[in-house]
Amino acid sequence: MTRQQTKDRILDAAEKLYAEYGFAETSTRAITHAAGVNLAAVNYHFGSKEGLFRDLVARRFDPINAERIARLDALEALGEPSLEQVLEALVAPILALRLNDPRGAGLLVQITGRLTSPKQTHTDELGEIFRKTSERFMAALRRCIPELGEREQLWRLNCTIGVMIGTMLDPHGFLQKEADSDELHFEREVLADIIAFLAAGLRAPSRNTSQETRHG
Amino acid sequence: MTRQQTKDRILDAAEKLYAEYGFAETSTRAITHAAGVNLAAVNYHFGSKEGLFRDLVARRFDPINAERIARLDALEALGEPSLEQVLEALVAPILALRLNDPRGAGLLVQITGRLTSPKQTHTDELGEIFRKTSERFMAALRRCIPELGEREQLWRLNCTIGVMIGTMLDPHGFLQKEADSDELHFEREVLADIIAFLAAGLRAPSRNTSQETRHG
DNA sequence: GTCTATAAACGGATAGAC
DNA sequence: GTCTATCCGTTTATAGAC
Repeated sequence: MTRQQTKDRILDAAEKLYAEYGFAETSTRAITHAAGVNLAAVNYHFGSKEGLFRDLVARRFDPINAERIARLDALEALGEPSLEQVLEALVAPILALRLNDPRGAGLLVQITGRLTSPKQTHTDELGEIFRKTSERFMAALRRCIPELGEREQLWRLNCTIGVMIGTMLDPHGFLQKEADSDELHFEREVLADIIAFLAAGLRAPSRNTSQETRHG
Repeated sequence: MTRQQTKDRILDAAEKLYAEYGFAETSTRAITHAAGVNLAAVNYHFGSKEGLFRDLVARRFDPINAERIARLDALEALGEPSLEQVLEALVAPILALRLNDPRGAGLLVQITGRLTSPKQTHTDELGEIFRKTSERFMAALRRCIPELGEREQLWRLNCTIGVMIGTMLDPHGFLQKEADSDELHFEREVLADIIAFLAAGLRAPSRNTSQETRHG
């Protein structure tokens, strides 16, 4: 077995186990057993359990974030993109991964939904992986809702992140494809749903102009 | 020290540690040390580490869910409530807890945002605590958007849950109160923001009527 | 009820043979 | 590069004294 094959088998096994049981609840022993490799291989190839996690997340999210930024670059080269266009650049790449490989890569996407707490163990590694993408899209989205104050803009972006986390976690299994469904059509429908929901929420009138109209 | 005092000190200490470090990363030793009680007290009073967690969640969420249902009962007794009214009954109780006791109870609210995965360890316990409330509000919200198909209704409720998780987690610390802010005013503003965002998203036109209009 | 002491198992990591 | 064997700290849980 080559070096890369061993690494890939470990990464694949760890991805499934982390998604199913969580990071702390998954032992190195369980990973190497599931991968069919020796216990010492994790430390040999990744240095530590933490190193394995870092490589695991980077393997999946570096390509996604690169595609997101490339899409945003292409949009901004043509002028000021619409809110829907920015949202599509943000959501489409990760939704495609989530839908098209639910047993492998898609599981990893689920994991990250649980790793957003301020003092969580892996915040530093994750922060570095997402920092550049996060800054670019925060700025682009804020330019799409200039009529709101900064506080309201940021709060609504927080809600947007929540929707994305909810999509990734998919606690009710809505994203399970039916056997006979047209995959590409299904993906487009879900994408359109998410964008419609987020665009409407982000464009909702400011509380400064409609605060007292929300009852009945 | 009385029986109840010991239990409360353990619950308070566990709540803070779970919120900060997560469940698996927090040892019984750390909890009993922080609580100033003996190591054996956790197993004596709660049976196991799992039993402690169950009691911990129930202590905070049973009152919240009771208030949510009481609010919904009161609304439905008067007729068919508006979407905004149902959302307020759902969000206001938990937001109040999240804001008014950020160091104690509010932290527990953060924890649950990480415990929504299908096969997560505590899904059964959490599911039982939230099941009744979830069913009531799912039905009430769906009656507010009858023009959508069932699939779209459920998907948008999934997005709604995502926003609530994002609010509870508050990864950017937006909910940290400034020292000089008017607490009640701040809470009303945040509540109005969340409701406005969710109501707009839930009411967004169906993809059946506007699917191809989303590009700039 | 509370405590000390300890059981029994599991964790990540590594040394050294091959 | 891969493997076996092992180190050593930590974990939950419990038995039994007080």
